[in-house]
Amino acid sequence: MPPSLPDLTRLKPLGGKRSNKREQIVNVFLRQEGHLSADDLVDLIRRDDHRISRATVYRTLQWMVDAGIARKVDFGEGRFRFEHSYRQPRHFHLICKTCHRSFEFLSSDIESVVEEVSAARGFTASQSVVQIYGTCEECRTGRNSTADLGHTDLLFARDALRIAIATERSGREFYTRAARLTRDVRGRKVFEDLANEEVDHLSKLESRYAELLQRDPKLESRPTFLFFKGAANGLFAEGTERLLKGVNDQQALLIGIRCERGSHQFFKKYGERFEDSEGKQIFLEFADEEREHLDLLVREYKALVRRQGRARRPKRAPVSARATR
Amino acid sequence: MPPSLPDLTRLKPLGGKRSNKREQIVNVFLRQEGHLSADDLVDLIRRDDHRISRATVYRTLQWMVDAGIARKVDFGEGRFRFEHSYRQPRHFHLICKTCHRSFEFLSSDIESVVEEVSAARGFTASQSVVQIYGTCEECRTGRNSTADLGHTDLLFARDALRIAIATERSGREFYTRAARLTRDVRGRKVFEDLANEEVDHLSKLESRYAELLQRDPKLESRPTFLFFKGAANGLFAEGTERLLKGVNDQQALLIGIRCERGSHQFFKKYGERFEDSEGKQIFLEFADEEREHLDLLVREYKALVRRQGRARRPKRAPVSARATR
DNA sequence: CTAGGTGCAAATAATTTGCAGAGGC
DNA sequence: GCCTCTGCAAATTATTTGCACCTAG
Repeated sequence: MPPSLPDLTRLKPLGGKRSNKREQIVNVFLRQEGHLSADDLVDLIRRDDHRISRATVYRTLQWMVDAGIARKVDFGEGRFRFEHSYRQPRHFHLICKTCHRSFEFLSSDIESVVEEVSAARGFTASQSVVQIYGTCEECRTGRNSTADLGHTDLLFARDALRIAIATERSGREFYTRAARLTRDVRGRKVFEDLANEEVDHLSKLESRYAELLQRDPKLESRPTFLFFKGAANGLFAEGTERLLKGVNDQQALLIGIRCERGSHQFFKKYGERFEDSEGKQIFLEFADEEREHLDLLVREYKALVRRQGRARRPKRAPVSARATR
Repeated sequence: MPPSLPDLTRLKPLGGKRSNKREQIVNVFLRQEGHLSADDLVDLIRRDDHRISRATVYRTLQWMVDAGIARKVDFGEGRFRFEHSYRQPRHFHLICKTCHRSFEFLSSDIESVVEEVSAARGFTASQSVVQIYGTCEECRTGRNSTADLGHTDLLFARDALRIAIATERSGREFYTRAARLTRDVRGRKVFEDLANEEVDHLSKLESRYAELLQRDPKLESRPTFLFFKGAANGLFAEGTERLLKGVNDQQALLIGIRCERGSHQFFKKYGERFEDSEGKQIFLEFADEEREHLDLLVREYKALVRRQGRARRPKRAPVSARATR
């Protein structure tokens, strides 16, 4: 399935005038998937039109890179290849040395190491290249297994949503457990309310996910695109339940505040790390929603303190119940 | 400071016969540091000897790559560069787009993502390339700050030892704390013994570290080479102390066994991940020592059970006191 | 009309290769 | 003497450029 095509008339102002040849080359390029070399593209074009020069293809490829339709990638073959970049987030590559195909993925954890290393060495990073060379499943087993990824912006959005949903679920479970454990009536009420809010929020995310699935029927079955350790662990720590027993309403709100703040910062940080794309938006919107919820809880807490006076602070442990990583 | 040079007479058997030109080229290459292009090398050689052909330099570079003295690296400049590989672990690069120098680092976390992604996509990875493009500190600030790394095998060993030491320290502290908390006399004795063993082991590691420092006086001040999140976090979880109070000797031994097993697996896994080098050896030796300690504890535990019969198992939480990641 | 697009052929740039002669064992 | 190394020049490969011509706005 060809990815959704950019409107060329919109891209035109980015440089130069309308031209048959250029349009023809761009169209052929966009219709292909995978990573084409200049030569591959020349061959493809020549099937339609015998009278196209190599130089024009090179010049058009350069134009596409400038216009943001294509990205030049170097797989160490001694020549460059070009991949779509219109609504395709920057990503990393697995490269099969046998069939020379390449497979794309994103990793928050790698981005995070890149930040860490750059900071440690006083380096200002502008772009990073990660390439894993080896043998793909198909080349190793002979079976035809590796379904193509489709449009990566959609995949990124899907994986971002999955992570947000997993986080919400883990939050809901934490609050539900907390409500069951807390002996103080008002403390329990706070946790119950928090759990209900998570349920609301969760259903919003789930309907958004369903909506996404309608845009590509095979979307759910495609392989993971965004790898994200922080999410897999779940954000709530185990083994702190017994400390929740004696929590009152003020303390429960403080716990909620810590949780929402952690979640907000977490998604904000990860969202900011990526290029402009739908997936990034999902992260940032989710971060915003957590922020709103956080602000609400803070207001509630302040009101409570105004009414009741400040109670003794909860014990140390529950405060770190949610890892902020 | 030039890295320690390989004995060329030993490398000779790897292919071909002794030759003046080749030896001359190899010597000039090994005397340089940084990443040379074929052309850089030709220029350097021509200072000594005017009558050397470009083709010979290319052929010798290829020979060096085959012999394991050099590694061909592609920084996307449209030509290859060559770096030392004799006793230099494979690593990743930060590449300054302004001064075109490059800086090396290793990251366990990236290796771990590479494994995870490859497994998820059924890919067999054989090699990976990570390049961070940007601007180095010196180019940005004008100050001359970035000390060169020196011999990376030494750095790798240094960082591996630092991690092992940090782990040992955290183990010692955990057992000391546990001994202080445990009410049962025999349980306390077990933790005290464990803490003492960690002290012994720690002093061994520290003297090895001191020995390493003697090989390069500036070693300690060089920047971090191996980035390793697993270590930074510390391997022992906080907040489980209160559960240690009621632990008896059998239970204490079981906790020790879990800890040592975690540590063993952790270092084995990370050691195996790297290329042959001194740093890798340190990881693997450390893993072995943990394994020996583990076996000892297991024997002790079995003996205890034989004498006392099986006591009730300790509560769930202490068992996961040490994260195995 | 005129700026920019296009084709062709020649130029570049890094690297490789064929071949004849030189040199180590 | 044999086998490999070496130099030189020519070949190769991917990409770029100069220049005359063409075409859309």
